[in-house]
Amino acid sequence: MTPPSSRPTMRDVALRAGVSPKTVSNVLTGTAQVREPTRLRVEQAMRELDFVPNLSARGLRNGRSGVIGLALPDLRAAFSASMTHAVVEAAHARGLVVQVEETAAEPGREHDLVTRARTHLIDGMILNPVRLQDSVVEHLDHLPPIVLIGEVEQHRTDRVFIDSRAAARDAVRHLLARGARRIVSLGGAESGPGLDKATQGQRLRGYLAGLAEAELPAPAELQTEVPEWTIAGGAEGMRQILQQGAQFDAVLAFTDSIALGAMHELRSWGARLPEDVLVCGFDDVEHARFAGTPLTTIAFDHEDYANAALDLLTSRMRDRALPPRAVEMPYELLARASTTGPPAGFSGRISEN
Amino acid sequence: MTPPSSRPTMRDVALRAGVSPKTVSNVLTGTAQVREPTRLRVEQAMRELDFVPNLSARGLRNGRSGVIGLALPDLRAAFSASMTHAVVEAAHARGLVVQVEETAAEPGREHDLVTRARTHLIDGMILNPVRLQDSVVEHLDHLPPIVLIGEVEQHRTDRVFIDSRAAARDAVRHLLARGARRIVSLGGAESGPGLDKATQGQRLRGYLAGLAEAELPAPAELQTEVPEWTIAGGAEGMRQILQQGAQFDAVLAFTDSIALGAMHELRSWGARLPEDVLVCGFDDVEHARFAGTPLTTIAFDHEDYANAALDLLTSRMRDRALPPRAVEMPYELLARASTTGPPAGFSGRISEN
DNA sequence: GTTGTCTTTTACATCGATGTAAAGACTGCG
DNA sequence: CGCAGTCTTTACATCGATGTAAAAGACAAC
Repeated sequence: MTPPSSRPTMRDVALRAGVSPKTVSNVLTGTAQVREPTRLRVEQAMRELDFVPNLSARGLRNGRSGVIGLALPDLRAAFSASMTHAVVEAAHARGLVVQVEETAAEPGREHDLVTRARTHLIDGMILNPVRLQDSVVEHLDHLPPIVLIGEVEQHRTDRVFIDSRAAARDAVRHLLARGARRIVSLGGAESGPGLDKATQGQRLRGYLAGLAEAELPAPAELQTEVPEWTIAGGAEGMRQILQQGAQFDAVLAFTDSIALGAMHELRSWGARLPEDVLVCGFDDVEHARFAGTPLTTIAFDHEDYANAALDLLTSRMRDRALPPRAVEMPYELLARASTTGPPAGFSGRISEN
Repeated sequence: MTPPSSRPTMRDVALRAGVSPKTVSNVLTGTAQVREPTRLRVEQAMRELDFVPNLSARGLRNGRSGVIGLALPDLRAAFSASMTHAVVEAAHARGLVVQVEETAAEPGREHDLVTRARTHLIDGMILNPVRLQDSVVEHLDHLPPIVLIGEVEQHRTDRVFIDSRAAARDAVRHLLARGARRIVSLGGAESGPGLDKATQGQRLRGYLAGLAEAELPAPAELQTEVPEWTIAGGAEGMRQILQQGAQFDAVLAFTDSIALGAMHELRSWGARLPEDVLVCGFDDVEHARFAGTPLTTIAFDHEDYANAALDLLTSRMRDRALPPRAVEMPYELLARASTTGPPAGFSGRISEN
């Protein structure tokens, strides 16, 4: 069965222009000089036939497809959307297109994705790891270039990150400075191998460090996991805390989406924001600024971040022998209405008053 | 220059297993019977060499790459994120991967994308058109299968849609029933060819139809365009209306993101929601439910929507001769707090009281 | 033991673009 | 006018997987 690909090929163009296929290729790639009149004839023929080169063939021949992969835990999350946008634009500017993958949907997906990356026609990959295990990084040599975004404590791949630990600590300092004393940490999905080394772990450590340096306790009942890093997940996590009747006066959510869900849940339990509870998020997604109570958050430039990741990726695509590089991006705590303290405190047990 | 592709190929596997390349291929594709011991030997060799087939080569040979394109206007918009998630999952379930493209960034991008779709190694494409011109649909024969999502008044491609016009009319009825009389329409980017046939146009017509059937006027100063279909765009559009001092008591935003931006701006001008102004959106993104004032919106199942689009696409990939099909998905108006009327009315000129 | 049928494996050509090397066209200079 | 030296163009092989057709092997029955 021959595929019905009735598309014009370079041979058709060559025939029509009265030249050899290689000349057409030369016109396209600019590899060799082509005399003006010949070039014009070829271009004319390409236009007439509405010719477009077959990237599968080119990819096969060159060993590169011009496609990069972007793997994010959950595409619904606001941060993912923002990052996808930034990466697609940055890639477009470099003549690359982006294939997206989602890793959180199933447990083994992240692992599968990385180990089978070669299958997917991609020249490289940008990965936001959640549970990346060392075992994956092991056969890195057999894999296309990978750039990790977000924190991962390993030094064998390129990565772009903000110092999440310091950021979380700064956020805690900020909350404490505004008068909070009992701060809930809201993030994480489930524990498991690799998780402590990823973003989640860093933010948790920063939270603990912030409390420690103020010589405050870090009670376990205030450290809560959420089922997924979405608004609904944040609401669910907050609900559990409230149901347990924990006493607290601030929430440090590990993403803005989680924070927004938490704020919703708090409001529906009658808490006033920020009068009763301060809330701080992470990522500064568009939504944070426009929330009912604008959200204080750790902000960093998503566009710069994406560009840094793509610079690393493209340079490694050119030269695989480069040493692993780590690029730290600056962040900034943006204080908004959600942390205008001091808070009165709140708990699921005791009604406000 | 030979590419450094040091990866094992089927020939290596064949050599190691002591069979011919074709036998390896047979094991992989299941095209022909392979005796048990031979198959096991081949599989063993594949495992030992960590072999993964080269999709460029397979794509070249078969004329199919297993990749579909998803083109959306603005990936930052909440609806885009939700749809991307749904499409990626639906595609994954069908063994396909998704390449994303963004069309709103530059004026010619949508056109380029469609006409050059063939370049991009994709077997088909799901497109949410904003300014799709008929000229594009013209050379449809030369293009890979395309499924349009959202309203487009043409009958030559497959499409999935909700009846946006009826939905907008229902929304207007709802607002009127809750006591609104002067409803702002908030949507659209800029006028231009093709726009009137797309989603934007349908929603505008439904809005007008809703007012007409209630025999209410539709003053031009209440019909406003926003610079982009994002939260910031919605806020900006709302600001313009408020600055003009228009009198109104409800807002029909063409997407939830726009609505959320509008609500933010209204609030910052001192309007109470919904006491002064009712707001209704479109799409029922996760955020709508969790907004400070939960947003009334036109809801439809994004997952079903994505699955319908993929069913159309894959069936057409199998048989290009099928007649164009249109699948209408059901929608539902979800009344939430943002339209608990009747509203007192608001304008940028006169302060509330 | 041979023939015939059925199954498994092989050799080869092909998908479309492009690098290599060699042939051909053209320039300028003696 | 001829020849070295450059610039263009050509023929051919190649990237890796797979369909086709034919060869090789397995097995049963006569």
